[in-house]
Amino acid sequence: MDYDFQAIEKKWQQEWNQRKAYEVKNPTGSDKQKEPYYVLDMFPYPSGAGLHVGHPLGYIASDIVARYKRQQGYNVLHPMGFDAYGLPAEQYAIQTGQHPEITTEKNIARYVEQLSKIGFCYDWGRSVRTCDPDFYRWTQWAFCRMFNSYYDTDKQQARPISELVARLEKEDSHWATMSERERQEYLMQYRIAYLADTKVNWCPKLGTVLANDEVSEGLSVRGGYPVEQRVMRQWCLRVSAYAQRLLEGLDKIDWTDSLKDTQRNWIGRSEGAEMRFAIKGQDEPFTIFTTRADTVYGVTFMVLAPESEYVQRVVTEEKRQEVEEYLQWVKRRTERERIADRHVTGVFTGSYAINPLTEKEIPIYVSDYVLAGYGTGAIMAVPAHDSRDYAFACHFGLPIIPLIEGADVSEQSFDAKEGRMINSGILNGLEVKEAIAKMKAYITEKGIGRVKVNYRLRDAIFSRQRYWGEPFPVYYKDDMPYLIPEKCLPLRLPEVKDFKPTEDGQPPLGHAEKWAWDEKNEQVVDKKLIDNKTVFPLELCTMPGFAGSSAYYLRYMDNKNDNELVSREANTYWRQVNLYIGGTEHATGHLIYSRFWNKFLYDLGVVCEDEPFKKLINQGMIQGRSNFVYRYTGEGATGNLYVSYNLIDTPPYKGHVQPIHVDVNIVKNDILDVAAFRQWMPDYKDAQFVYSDGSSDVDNPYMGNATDKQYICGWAVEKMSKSMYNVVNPDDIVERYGADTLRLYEMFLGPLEMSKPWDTNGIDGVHRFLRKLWNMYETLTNEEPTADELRSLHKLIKKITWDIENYSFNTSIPAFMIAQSELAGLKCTKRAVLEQVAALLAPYAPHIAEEMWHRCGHDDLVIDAEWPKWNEQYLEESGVKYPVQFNGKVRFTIECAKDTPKDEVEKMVLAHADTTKYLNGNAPKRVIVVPGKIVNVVV
RNA sequence: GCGGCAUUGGCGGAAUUGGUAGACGCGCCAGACUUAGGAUCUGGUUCGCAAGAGUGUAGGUUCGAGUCCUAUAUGCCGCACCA
Repeated sequence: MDYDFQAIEKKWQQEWNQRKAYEVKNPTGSDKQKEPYYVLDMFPYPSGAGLHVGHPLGYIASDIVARYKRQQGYNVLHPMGFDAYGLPAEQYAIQTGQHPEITTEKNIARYVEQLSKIGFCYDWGRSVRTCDPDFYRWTQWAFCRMFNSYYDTDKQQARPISELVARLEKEDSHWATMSERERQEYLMQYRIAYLADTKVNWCPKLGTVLANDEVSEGLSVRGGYPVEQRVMRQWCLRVSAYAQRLLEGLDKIDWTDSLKDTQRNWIGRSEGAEMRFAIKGQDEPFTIFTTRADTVYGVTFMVLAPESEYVQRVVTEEKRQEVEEYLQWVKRRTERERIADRHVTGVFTGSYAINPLTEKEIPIYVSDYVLAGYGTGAIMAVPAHDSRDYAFACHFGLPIIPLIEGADVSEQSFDAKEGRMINSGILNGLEVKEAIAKMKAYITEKGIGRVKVNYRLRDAIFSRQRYWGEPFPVYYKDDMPYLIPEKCLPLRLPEVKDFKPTEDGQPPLGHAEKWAWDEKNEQVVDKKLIDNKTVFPLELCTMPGFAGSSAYYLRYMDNKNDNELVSREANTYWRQVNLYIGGTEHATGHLIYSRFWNKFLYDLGVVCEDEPFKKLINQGMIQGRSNFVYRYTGEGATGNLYVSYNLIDTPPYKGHVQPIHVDVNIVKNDILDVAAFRQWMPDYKDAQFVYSDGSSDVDNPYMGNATDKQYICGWAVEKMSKSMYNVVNPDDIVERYGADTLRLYEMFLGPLEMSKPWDTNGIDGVHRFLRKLWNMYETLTNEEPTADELRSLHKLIKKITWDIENYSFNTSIPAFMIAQSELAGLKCTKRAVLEQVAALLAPYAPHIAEEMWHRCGHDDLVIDAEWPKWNEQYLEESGVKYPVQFNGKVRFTIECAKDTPKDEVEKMVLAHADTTKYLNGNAPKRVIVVPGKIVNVVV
């Protein structure tokens, strides 16, 4: 019987559904507890374009692990959900008036359908979507808790704000005299979710602010629109309070070094010192941050960030206008201009600071190369040893004093962090490292400054001026925010008549009619009733995309719980995600925010693990592999003659062809389907070709119908996108080859973590393997397997087990192929062998494995089959000594004395019982003797 | 500029603790069966006529290096005026 993959896959998908094969239960009280294992994919944003062939890569890998762990007897949680709030649905809504909810619903349905076809073992009953009120209720809840918490720097954890209030009442005499509003303002400086005027990335085109990780090179990551800096009153999360813990937590988790480095880089811890510099003629000094305390003697000027509060304090009357003009100019510049044009700019403020060590007067400048958001927004400039300061000093003709022996600063600065100090008073003769330490001690002792650690990590801006997101459970009384009570959650997203911002520039929620809070009756009421006595306006912003994705993995543990985000019981059972698979693009966004969020919940005692994701794998991106046809543009060109790729560099075509993208779906193994091309677009209806052998339709109009003529396409690796006609839809592959072939082939493409182009060349080979394997299950016998058969089988078991344990899925497919060909060569029809092969194949190709498993006479499902165990004895009995190497290499190790001569060793090898058995009395091919160590024998 | 990753046949890639480099697949070549085949099966396929050479390049460690070390080139990714 032929391998009818369509029938098999349909049959088993239905069967799995009916038997509720993938339903996962939390153990209750008296249950015998199976060991839990939690495998998670980063949930997708359901875009209108549907899944392409790159999406399932990680999902297949996690599915393999999930199925494998299940066969090993674990209780496996392997859920899937949707990150359903987001910009594209909202922009689509603005353009078409279609409610984002409808678009999202439609897209999710499409995703579910596509995913189902691939045969993932998700428990859809545990699915979540971030736009579901039952879900975002817990996002709002967490926000409320953050609002009601502050970060206790002594205890290094979040504590209820009520503790801070209690302390203030007891210890701070000022507190009692404060008005309610003053108190709220004061507390706002401590809350973990707080409202503040901050400089934000404002994207006028999107009409919203963006977080730092949503901006790249001055453009929005989504859409690529210009972003400018603006000061706005925004909700923020005090992520920076967790900087040190986020950094330390990395040591406890099993992520790749490159990802950890990216996060370390993003957190950007730097140890340095804060120093106070007196201002000439003023009492109050100002503070700077430096990592190079050793270079104080070389400070020849100071620089303030344009946004720094110090600027107004130090600017002199004569210079005021010039400075103001500069500040205005800086403000007008977009982030993009600032990045593109890095010429030195700045102005002198007219004031002088006093170097605390040399007592010299040094001028204070304002320049936009100093950032307001880092350190204190002010620096001491050491032109000799900092390239930025050097450029500035050269531009303004300021003195440059070298501080390290042998440094030549006539052409450029000497940025190295080693050498012996000169021109540096008390530091002279010391190495840089010693000098830094000594200076830190000195300034601490003299009260000039203190040791200080700074982080690059900023607080996350949490407001978005958008419609399609979680509403804040916040209303405003006397212009101060108050939370609606937790028991009233979820605060549902209201209907609006327009998804654009209002005419007076309010966020889209400004259009909502019923969007006010009745404090007394604790309910949402019509906006018209606002009297600011009992009915108050609600917050108009919504939360950003990362809000809903920051704790979703917890909700899967207990997604039907109406009382809590996750019950204590469920959380202490599942604990944390054992294996998390997703793209590297979330390294500084989602993966920082959810670690922060999780740590906050940990402080609250809601979760029992302070890191959410134990092991993380970044699957590589699947790029597109575009195909090209080459239009002839040379002499006598008609515009519809296309030259085969192998001829484009030969006369008369050389230099006269224009590559044109062609739909990869009408190209197979780089050979164009000529008929399909002519039908593809009206323009190509009359296309003529020059084929690979040089023959042409022009000479013979019927040539194109001949079957031995081939038109070869060129190719290139590009981003998978519609405009390049290189998007491959998994549905098409499933239709043509089946889900099992798709699954195997995606794994076969290469290592999971590496980026690679999607290349359909070669998928036939994998499909052929499945067909060949399938044919072996035609008739089965109950005979005892032979030694050779067992050897093949046990080699396979060992290999596949090793592969999955080490996430090396790509090398499993060749192992299956080899086993198949070995067993076929032995004409193996033994049930005892083939049922084990089916069980091994089940994680990779579940449908065919299921069918094979049943042909072997089983009624249960293959996913519940026990994972086969290999037996060294079988491998030994068949004449192979452990360890067995994959390529048929065999190595022995025999201990021998240091100075044993080579031929002696050879004799010893031959005398060795196991060796003799394997060698059949022949001499080994190679004997390698390492004196005093081991002997390796290659046979 | 800083940090990370990669580089192996015509192509994707194997080589798990340093031990016969090129597994497996694609493509290609030859053969078989066919009226035919973009079907199936069998065999071959790193380069070189050969001796030999060979894992980006140049060194080093080692009995032995694709694998470890140093330098260097190229490509990809992340961060970037972070003091």
